[in-house]
Amino acid sequence: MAYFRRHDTPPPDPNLLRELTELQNKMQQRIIIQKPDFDLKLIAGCDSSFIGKDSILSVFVLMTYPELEVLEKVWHHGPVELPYVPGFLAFREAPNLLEAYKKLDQKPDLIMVDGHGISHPRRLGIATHLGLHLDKPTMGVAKKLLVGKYKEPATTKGSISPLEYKGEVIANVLRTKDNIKPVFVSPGHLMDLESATEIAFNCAIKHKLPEPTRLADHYAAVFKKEVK
DNA sequence: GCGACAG
DNA sequence: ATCTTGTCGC
Repeated sequence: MAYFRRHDTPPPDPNLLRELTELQNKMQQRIIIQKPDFDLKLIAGCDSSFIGKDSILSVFVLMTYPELEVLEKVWHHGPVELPYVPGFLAFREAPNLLEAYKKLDQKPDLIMVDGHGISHPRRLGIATHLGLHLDKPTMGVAKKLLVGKYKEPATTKGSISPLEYKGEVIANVLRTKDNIKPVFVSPGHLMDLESATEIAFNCAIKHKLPEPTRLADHYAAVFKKEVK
């Protein structure tokens, strides 16, 4: 039977969503958007992929900056509790990502997450959730729009266009490659938009996605085969 | 009331 | 995210 929902997943429990919305509204007060005070030497990229319906594989890739040489790659495979619901992605994926993070020998100065940061209805995209939980600078690089409006940036690499939501600029739509769909860059926590945009651009060597998230995505596919 | 909707 | 073939372009 069809649920008349885009992903054909069971309708989320209304009470749970109300509860999680409350939680995000409270977490919102703790978000700090500021110019990071670190000397960026180590950057990490993370991403998750699914194995079946209720199992998730998360990956963290640690690399040097600005050289972008890989130092470590770790992963964790675990169960997923909740279905995917736009705006609540972190509750579904963050737990497993945090487990993978624990396996890193060295910790990064900044984490680049595959998804949005504050460019979210309540400023709580997955990058922001991770930043708050780890008390660490984070930024998000998403491939698709979640909320807000923007004008298409020029088709040349390096072009940027602000993403606005409720009168605020919450992300930059950045063209990382000529004539290729742009990415949405936003600060997560302990980070600001300008720095995040600059770092995302510096990490976008020859692909649409910046190296940290691109490699995390790549290794997620590799490790997935080992698990199966 | 009608769409829009990260991974 | 995931299910999937061939195909266009650097």
